[in-house]
Amino acid sequence: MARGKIQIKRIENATNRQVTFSKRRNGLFKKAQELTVLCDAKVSIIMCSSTGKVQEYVSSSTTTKQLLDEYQRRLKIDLWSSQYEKMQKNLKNLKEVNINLKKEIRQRLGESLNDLSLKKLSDLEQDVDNCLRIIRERKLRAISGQIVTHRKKVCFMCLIMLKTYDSSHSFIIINAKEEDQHYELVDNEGHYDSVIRFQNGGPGIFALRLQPNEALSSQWMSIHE
Amino acid sequence: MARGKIQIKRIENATNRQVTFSKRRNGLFKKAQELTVLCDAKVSIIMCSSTGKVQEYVSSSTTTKQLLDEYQRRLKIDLWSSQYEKMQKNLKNLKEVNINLKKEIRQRLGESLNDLSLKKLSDLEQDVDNCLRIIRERKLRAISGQIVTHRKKVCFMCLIMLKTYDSSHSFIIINAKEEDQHYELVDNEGHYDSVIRFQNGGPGIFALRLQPNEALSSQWMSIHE
DNA sequence: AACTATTTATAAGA
DNA sequence: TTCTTATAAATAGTT
Repeated sequence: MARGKIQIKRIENATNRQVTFSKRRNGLFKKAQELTVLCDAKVSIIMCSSTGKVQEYVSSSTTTKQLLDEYQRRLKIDLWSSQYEKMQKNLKNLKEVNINLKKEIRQRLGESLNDLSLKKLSDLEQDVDNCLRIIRERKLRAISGQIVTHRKKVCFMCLIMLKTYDSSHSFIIINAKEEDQHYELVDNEGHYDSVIRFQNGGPGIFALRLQPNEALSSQWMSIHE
Repeated sequence: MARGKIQIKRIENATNRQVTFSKRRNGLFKKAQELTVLCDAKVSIIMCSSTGKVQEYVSSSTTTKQLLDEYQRRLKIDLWSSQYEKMQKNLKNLKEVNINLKKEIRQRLGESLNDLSLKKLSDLEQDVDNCLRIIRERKLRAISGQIVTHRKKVCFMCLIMLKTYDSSHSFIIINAKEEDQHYELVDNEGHYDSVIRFQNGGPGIFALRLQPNEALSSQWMSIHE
C-alpha cells in the first residue's frame, strides 16, 4: 500500500512474510482498538501465524472468555458441546465399570450370588479359596516376622497322626507330621497362637481340648500350654 | 482520517456510531483477510456491537472452533474448565474409586498385600474366610438343588465327637453332633461329596480314612461309602 | 450507499 | 528489528 501496490497473495519470502505479518498484525490490533473505543464495541481477535505463534487482542472492557461466551449465547451455539458429550460418555463408562467392580466385590463378599451359574460359583469358590490361602500364608509370614522363602502351608487337619486318646483328660493328642514338607493350613477359627507355637515350638505336638460335658471343643491348643 | 482527523473516543451520535462501526468492521475484516492470505496466518475476529449484534470473521482455511481449540492448546489454557469443573471432579472421583475398587479386588485375589498391616491382614482373612463359607454354602444349595431357608453351616472339626478309633481299619469314626444347630463348615479341600451325603444320609456318622502307610489322609468320607 | 478530501497504513528500502 | 517515506488504502464527513 505504499511504494507500490501489492497483490493479495501469499508472500513467498519468509522474512518478508514475517515482517509483513508483524506490521499488519499491529495495524489490525490498532484498528480493533479504535473500533472498540469509537463504537463502544467488544472485539476479540485471535490469530495463529504460520510459525505457530499465537497472538490475541481483546477489548479492554472484556475478556476473551466473556466475549466468546456472549458470542455463543447470542448465536445459540455451543462450540464445545461435543467435548462435553465425550466427557459425559466417559463418565457413564466409568460408572458402569464401577458398578461391575462393586458387583465383583460383592460376589467376593458372598453377596449377589443368585445370578451365578454353578460353574461360575465353583470357579469363584476356587478363586476365593486360593486367595484365602495366599492371605493366610502372608499373615503367617507377617506374624513370624520372617521371610519364608519356600511355600509352607501348615495342615492340622489333613496331615496329623493320631497318637493317643486320653478320654479322662478330654484331650486328643496329635502329632503333626514333621517330615512332610507340604503343610496345609486349615481353618482354625482365627486362633493362630497355636500355629505360632507350632512353628516356634518344634515338634508339633498338639491337643484338641474337649469340653468336659460335651467332650467337644473347637479350640486347638499346644500341649505345652 | 479523512475530511478531518478524529479523536479516538466514543462517538456519541448513535447513528454516526453505527455507521462508523459498519465501515470500520468491514475494514477490519478486509485487513484480517489480507493478513490471512499474505502471511499464511489464521485469524478469528469476534465482535459484539453495543446494540448486541454479533459479527465474526474467520480465515477460510479454518473454523472459529478449530482456531479457538488451537489457541487454548498452544497457550495451555482451558477457558471452559470451570464450566465442567463439577463433571471433571466427578470424573476424577470415579477414577479414584475405581482404582481403589480394583485394589480391593486385587487384595481379595491375594495380590497387593504388602502394604497391609497385620490387623488389616487379619480382617481381610476373616472377611475372605467368611465369604468362602458363604460361597460354599451357596454352592451346596445349588448342588443339592434345594433352597435351604435357614443358615446352616456344617462344622466337621469343631463339633465332632470322637466315637471310636479303629486302628486296624485306619478309621477314626466320628459322630457329628446332631442336636447342635450351629454347624460350621471347615476347609474340606473341595471334597463336598461327604458333606452332601451328610446332609442326605442322616445321622452324621463320618470317618477319617488314614492312609495305610502314613496313617494320614486329608480325605473325609462317609461311613456309608 | 456513494463521493472525496484527507488521514492512516504500510511496502520497500535503509 | 526499527525508521523512513512514497504511495496505497481507509475512512470521516458530506451528499
